[in-house]
Amino acid sequence: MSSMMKIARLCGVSVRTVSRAFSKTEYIDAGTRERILAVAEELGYAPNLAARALRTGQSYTLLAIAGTMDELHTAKMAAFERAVRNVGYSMHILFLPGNSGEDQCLDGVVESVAAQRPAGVAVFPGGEMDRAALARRIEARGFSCVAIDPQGARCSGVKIDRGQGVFDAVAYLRGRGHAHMAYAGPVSDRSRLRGFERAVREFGVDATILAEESFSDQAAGGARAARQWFALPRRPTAVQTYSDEFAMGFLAALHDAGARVPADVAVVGFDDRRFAALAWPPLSTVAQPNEEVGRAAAELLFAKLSGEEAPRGGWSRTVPTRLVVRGTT
Amino acid sequence: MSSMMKIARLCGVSVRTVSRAFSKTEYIDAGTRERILAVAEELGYAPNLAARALRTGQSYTLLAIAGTMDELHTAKMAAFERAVRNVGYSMHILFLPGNSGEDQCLDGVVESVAAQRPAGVAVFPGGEMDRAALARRIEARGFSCVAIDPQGARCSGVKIDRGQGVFDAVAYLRGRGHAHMAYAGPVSDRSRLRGFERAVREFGVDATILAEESFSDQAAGGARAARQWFALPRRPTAVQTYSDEFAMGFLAALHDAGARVPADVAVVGFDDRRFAALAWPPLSTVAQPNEEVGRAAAELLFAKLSGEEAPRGGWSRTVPTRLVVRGTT
DNA sequence: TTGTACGCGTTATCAC
DNA sequence: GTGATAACGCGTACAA
Repeated sequence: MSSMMKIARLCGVSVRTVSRAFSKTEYIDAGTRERILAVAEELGYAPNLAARALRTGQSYTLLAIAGTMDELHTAKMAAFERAVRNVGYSMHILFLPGNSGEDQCLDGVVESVAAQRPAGVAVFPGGEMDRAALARRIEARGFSCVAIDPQGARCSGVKIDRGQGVFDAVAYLRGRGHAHMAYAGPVSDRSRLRGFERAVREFGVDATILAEESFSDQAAGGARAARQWFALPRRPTAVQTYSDEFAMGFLAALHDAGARVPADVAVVGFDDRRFAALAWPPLSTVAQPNEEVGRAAAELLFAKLSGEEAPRGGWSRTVPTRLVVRGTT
Repeated sequence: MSSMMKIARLCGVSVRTVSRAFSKTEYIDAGTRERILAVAEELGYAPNLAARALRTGQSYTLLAIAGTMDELHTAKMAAFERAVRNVGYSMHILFLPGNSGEDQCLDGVVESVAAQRPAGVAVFPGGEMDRAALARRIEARGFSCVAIDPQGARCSGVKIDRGQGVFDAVAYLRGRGHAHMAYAGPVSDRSRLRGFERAVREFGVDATILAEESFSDQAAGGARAARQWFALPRRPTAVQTYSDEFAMGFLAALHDAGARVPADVAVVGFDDRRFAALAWPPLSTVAQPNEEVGRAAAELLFAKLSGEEAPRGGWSRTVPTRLVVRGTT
């Protein structure tokens, strides 16, 4: 690997002059620079970022911590990366080990982060680890850190207004004439449910909750919810589901039993995964704002990096969802 | 950020001794080591990887180059990362800019790679860039590089035996009694088609090609293929499609027209995307061996890194697909 | 306009 | 067992 030293020797100048040749602001003879750049090109010279980071103390590298590489998470990460690249930073990824959420494992992650000396850190969703705790410990080590879509209500970061998303969906369905709706999904996560309850109150629609306990197999949960729906004496004409996967299970069970969608029942998913548009019928859904979340995370992180004061209410941003109307409503 | 120097001062020893304390192999007094490690722990010390890499010339970091972050690609990358982590390496990601496949852009990527001084490089699928050319230029710069699922037949890397996958699917369908089958999809990509043609020849089944030109909107292509199927005087009873997305468009069009699956026609996808199991009916498909590809890529790369000779036939590995039978067959 | 000299944090070589 | 000291490649204060 060629270094500045090598180029310097070949050009008969000092290393300092070579360094100058690559600088945009320093004074150097035009001819000398040209000669140096030519030789550098010839040698396939590229600056050693490790050496530069060591010398300047700045890596211009942000670290993305990822749990499971879900389609939704990667979309946010990709948006984050683009935003970050636009201002001259590069992004590295640290995958969380999938096996455990133990503190010992968390220690290891914090250690890896510190060893890399990133300019900042973004903790993306996915995995079993306590991401809020992780973010706190990373900040305690002196690194600026932003959490994307954090679990708890109290922890700061970029948040998605799921409640409002479901509220909007109910509002839309109400406008289409539905007067009796159901919410189907795990009830221990109240993020979406809150919006549903607020909306049914506000619009005065009859409401049924098709409650589910498990988070594990969403599609199976959807199938169970469909059986609940069939068993109802008075069936809701529209169902807001917890997720697109849940909706798929729900739809499949409906198809199997011969129910027609949306004639017998309208169905709305949540997430807008890529398959939502491919489903039959194409699934109406509340889209996660992946692009905006990624951008907002970058902005938030750069604001922290620039040493700004925390805004009133802490370092948080809430991003709205978007209703996507397709064939199931 | 605390360094070895700081710890050394606090412990009243030299930096060299601190360095020794962290080494597993060097001789050091047990008491001294304990004292040093305690202070390091106290200070939240983590070694500066940039400095270490600069000094040793080894980064123990592999670079993954990613185009589009598709579900299938990320699954391969995650498997690669796990394999790599298991032997003490870490993986960084370089996203390709989405806009152009121009040489100028390719230059930039090669430059970034060189600047990072990775121990090795893995070029993952996705994006419009000429990945074979990229891999070649990276190797020309002196970096070991492995291409995952490369386009051309001639370029080395980890390959997926798509032809055999389709062959297996046809064999399975033949066993289920189907005597007239169709292949539906873009015909300019012959990877799957070859296996289809070989199988129909071998098993003596009637064959129809529902040819498609465009790669862009797979679902729309599937819908067009379904219309072709309906228009056929003698309809094939089973259809191997180009991809799961293509199959979804195909299925949707069949549903719309009232055809029953698999009673009227059996459908097989390709890829085994997550939604395949969620589709209605659940989609039988040829699964991409993401795990195995990721692992094979790591093994191939480490073999190159260790300075082994290239095996006869070049640095390549071909990984078999797996037929997943679900509801559409 | 150019060169000298130093330091970032680590590891490796040598002498003690 | 331990401590000076050099070196990795780069950026920068300072001198020429």
